[in-house]
Amino acid sequence: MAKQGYHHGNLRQALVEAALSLIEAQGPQGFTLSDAAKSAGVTPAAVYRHFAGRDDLIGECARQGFLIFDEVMERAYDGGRPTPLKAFEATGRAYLDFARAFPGHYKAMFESGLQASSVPGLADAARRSGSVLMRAAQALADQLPESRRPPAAMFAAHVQAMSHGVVELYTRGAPGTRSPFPPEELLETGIGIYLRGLGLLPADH
Amino acid sequence: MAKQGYHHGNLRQALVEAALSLIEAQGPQGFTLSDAAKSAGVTPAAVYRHFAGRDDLIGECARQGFLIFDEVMERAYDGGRPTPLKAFEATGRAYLDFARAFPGHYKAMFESGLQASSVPGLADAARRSGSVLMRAAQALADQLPESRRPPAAMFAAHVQAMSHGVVELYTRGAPGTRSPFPPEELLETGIGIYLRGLGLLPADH
DNA sequence: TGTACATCAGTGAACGCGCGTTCACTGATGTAC
DNA sequence: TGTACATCAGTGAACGCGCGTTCACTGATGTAC
Repeated sequence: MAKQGYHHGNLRQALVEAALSLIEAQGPQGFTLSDAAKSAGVTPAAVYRHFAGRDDLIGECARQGFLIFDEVMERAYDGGRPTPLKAFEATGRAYLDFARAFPGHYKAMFESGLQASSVPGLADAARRSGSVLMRAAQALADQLPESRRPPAAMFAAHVQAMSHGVVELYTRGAPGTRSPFPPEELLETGIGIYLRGLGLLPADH
Repeated sequence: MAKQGYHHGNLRQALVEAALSLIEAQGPQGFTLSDAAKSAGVTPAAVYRHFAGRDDLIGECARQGFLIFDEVMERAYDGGRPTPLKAFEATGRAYLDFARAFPGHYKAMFESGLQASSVPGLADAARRSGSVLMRAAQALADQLPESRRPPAAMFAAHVQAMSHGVVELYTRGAPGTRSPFPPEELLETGIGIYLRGLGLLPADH
């Protein structure tokens, strides 16, 4: 680690990480500013040196989440290599990987119900992270004859919806949503069938 | 209305409806037992004549939601008429309709994070409501040659995931999830492409 | 190198609030005779 | 029909709690000379 800060040594980031752990365990609504402070070894009042309040702290968690998400998706897409199709499928897998690897971030991003405008930089980060999937979808759409080429934005929205649905329904314990298939397999097959429907995969195999 | 109860006249159901309004407006976590009581014109303590506590009240909202959901889906499926395919598509539309028409129920069911075991009858109602989509998927799968027939449960899970994803991402105001397409259109086209991928719709049209 | 001072991250006590829940009660409704 | 009684839905006051937030402070760190 580089230089420590004044007293605590980067309390701001320590609070973000404490909040993420709590959000992961109890959801964004169960998250408590006081608990985050305690778990960072600090008085609740100290939080106000670094954040405007509770929502600001959650917002920062979400913002950092979108940055990581962007990075993960970008790396998975890899500029469309080796092929637009393979790269696209990789981004689908990356979505689920991200939700698994960064559950606290994921919940702060998509389950906290906070408004994008509430934290500076949040809307930007969210928009940027969405652009990877858009580019991936566009590159694939370009391979289709114009007559049956869906708008890339729609295409991207379909995939994101299915990915998000798989995460929410089948990686949590909600009532009536037990599935006999692991989420990874569900998403992989789902996207596969979808791509076949677009004519991007052979109809039979 | 039929006969009024003793003092209030069916306070139990009045509380459920008050809770649903609050959940619709503020989410299951923002929902407050005291507010529900007040909005039903009653003291918080009165709630305990009818429910074990806060979670029990939310659970009852979810349970009733699954009952309505089942009914809505069943009516849309209509025993597979006029064709299994058309009936299947109707259930997809019904999913979104339900989320729109009963947002309080929907949130209690899928966004409250409560365990199915916490309320008697909840798990049952949830399971039953899921069976419609399963039957619809099974009837469609039966039309496919065995070699490329996916398990109906997987099929149903794909559709439910996409439906749920569309609801959560594109009918709410979460950051970074603005879509230029109305949710209904997104879901309709998404399921259409998916069904084409299964070979249940003509490859071109 | 040493001293005086400025800065400001974190403290500790306190606040007002609204929550979920409890408890002894009261008074309207239903029932037995 | 009238009276005495039982039931039990809803009351009202109170509780303990933990929350988010505030404020004057303190004391370690950094800086000027």
